[in-house]
Amino acid sequence: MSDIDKILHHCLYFTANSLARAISRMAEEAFRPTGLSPSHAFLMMLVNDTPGIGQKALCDQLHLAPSTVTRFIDTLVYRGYLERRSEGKTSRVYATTAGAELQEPIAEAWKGLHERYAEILGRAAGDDLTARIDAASEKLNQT
Amino acid sequence: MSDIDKILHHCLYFTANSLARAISRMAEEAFRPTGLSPSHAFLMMLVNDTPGIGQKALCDQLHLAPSTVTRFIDTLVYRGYLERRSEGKTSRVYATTAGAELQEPIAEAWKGLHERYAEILGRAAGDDLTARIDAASEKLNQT
DNA sequence: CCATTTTGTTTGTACATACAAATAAGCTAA
DNA sequence: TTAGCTTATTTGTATGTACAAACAAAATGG
Repeated sequence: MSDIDKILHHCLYFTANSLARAISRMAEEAFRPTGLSPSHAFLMMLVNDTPGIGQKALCDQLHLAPSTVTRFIDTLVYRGYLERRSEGKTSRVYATTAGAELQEPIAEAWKGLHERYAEILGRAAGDDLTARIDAASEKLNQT
Repeated sequence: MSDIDKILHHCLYFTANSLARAISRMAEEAFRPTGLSPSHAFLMMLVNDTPGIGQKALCDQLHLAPSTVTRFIDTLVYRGYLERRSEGKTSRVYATTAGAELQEPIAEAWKGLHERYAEILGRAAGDDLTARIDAASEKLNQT
């Protein structure tokens, strides 16, 4: 490894993005049977868990920008999985019947993804890494 | 934290992407003075380090898809920082004078970024996390 | 009760990145 | 040597995500 390689592999920006791309590839595959992208699937999980959840809450939980959440919901409404009910300036989100039916396949896919990377990284190591990444991400997000 | 939160924060896909977005925000800020996005800056570093490097090698080192590297180079050529010389089916990349002059500001920005997140995560903890992420990313990329 | 500020959402636009298909060059083996 | 395989690059197109500006509703303070 040359000097420059060392810089890259010692840079959190570089390694974090590299990991994100790798795990995203895996996640897209795992969630393919649901017909949703992983992010859309997580949004569906949240709505199925808390019917009537507001968009702001979705942003906070998913750590996504409001505009991003608007478009995700647009897409999922268009595809018949969600319903948006405006209440004044806020709007609440509910799953349709079709959306509720996704709950099982999504849970399966999520489990499959977890197992898949646990196989490669080791279950304990993978979970530990996830916890550390989560902690770091929370710290950085506060700034 | 509800059950669903636990799922999110225990999911490597979710946490890794969340971290990547957070550190990317920071990196974009750190590299702003160079006029380049962080990824473009890393590509410039590689070319400045190894003049005449091939695109394939750039892909491998940056863990980026060939099409992505093509477009990055297109942009950097257009902006007058790189020169592409085709040799048969491969093509080699060289920095122009303007490109070589970016080396200093890029190195500064990189150092600034490192210091910035070291402040938040702790230097040792940040470097350790980076190393773990790097190892995980390599493992997942092999699959 | 109005004027101002704050909060939540949407729209326009842009960037990073990827995949699949197309193209082009080189390599191999009959 | 040529027919097909492999490798490198490019092009077309799509997705995820963001920022900034616009818009809309609510809250607050005079």
